[in-house]
Amino acid sequence: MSAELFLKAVADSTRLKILSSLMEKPKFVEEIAMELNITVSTASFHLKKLQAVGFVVSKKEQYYQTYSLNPHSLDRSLKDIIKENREIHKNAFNKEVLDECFMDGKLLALPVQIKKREVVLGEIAKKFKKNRIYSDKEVHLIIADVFDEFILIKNEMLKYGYLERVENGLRVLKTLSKKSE
Amino acid sequence: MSAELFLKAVADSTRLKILSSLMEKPKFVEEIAMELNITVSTASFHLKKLQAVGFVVSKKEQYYQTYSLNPHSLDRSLKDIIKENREIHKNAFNKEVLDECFMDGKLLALPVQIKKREVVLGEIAKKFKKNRIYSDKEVHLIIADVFDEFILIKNEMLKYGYLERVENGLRVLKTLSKKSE
DNA sequence: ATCTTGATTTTATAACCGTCGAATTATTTT
DNA sequence: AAAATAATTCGACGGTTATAAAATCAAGAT
Repeated sequence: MSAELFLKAVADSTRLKILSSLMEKPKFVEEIAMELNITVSTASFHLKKLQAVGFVVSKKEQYYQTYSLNPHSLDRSLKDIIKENREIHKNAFNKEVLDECFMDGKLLALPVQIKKREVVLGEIAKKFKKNRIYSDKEVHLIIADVFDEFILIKNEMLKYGYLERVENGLRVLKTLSKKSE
Repeated sequence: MSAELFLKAVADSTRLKILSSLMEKPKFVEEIAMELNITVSTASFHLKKLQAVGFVVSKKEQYYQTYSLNPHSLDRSLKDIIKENREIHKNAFNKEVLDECFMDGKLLALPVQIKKREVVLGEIAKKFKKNRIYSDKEVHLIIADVFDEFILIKNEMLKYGYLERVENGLRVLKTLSKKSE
């Protein structure tokens, strides 16, 4: 569920009042409309929005369509919602970049944009074992498997902290693109 | 702080991204604009909105206006925000009704609207002690102090559950207008 | 089957909001 | 003092959203 839609659904004074009202007890549409001094169609409109993101559920009871609060839907903090959203977007972005830059496991070109470049380097870094020390030749061979200009990639991996040079070769510092934290 | 404004401030994809980004570390305007691929003016616009409701704070550091996250501002759950909002609105409504219906401690007229009527009856109920049993005459005298038609008020108080008739008089069930829960 | 009543959908309108570019302000460097 | 740089504000465009009225739909009741 998109955090934006989720939050937009509550960021409206009428819908806040509706949720408030449904905290008391389940109610049917006209009941809510009367309580808030709005038309039935307006109430229905807002209830539908709240239902679309899972804040309320409805069921038909004889004559009436009763709406009730989905009790756990409002428990999360804003921080959790934002963090979750960030993960979703980060993963989506990574996938997009990888789809764009790789074809059949081969790197087509190293992107110039730093954010994209980091994703690509992180993907290549997966081919190494963390903390193991490789010779330059080993590194070249592994990279050459996905991209011809292995020197360029090796240098970028050094620059972005995936590798560090030690006296007897190159040590792998990380194997996955991780945001700071 | 109005819950609606508060939530509207986060219910936007750009502002969510900004908050996400500021979770890493404080940044200045241009830095954010570049990171999100938006104009500086747009970034400034959103940062101001976030600042207005206290999600971020800013301070000038020589050249740059750096914005940082207000760490505790995102801790509350949606439920808490809504409940708080409800209390604020309920109190505002109560005050409005009481200001409208009472003058110098005297009830001018019993409102016809049920919600308003409940507020007024709750106010009158404050003059009684909970669980004590009063004679009809005592009840009349207490009510007559604020309104002439004490029989009407007494009946309404019975109807709305403030009083109940027992063999030796009238018992006070509640003394404050409380919403269900 | 028709009527009544509650609820939804549709349609139209008005207000709001996000975005950008340009002009402006504020501050630092020269 | 002048030039440069960062940030804000302003004006305008385009898209979205809330709202109510009217039409439609659904389901009991007569």
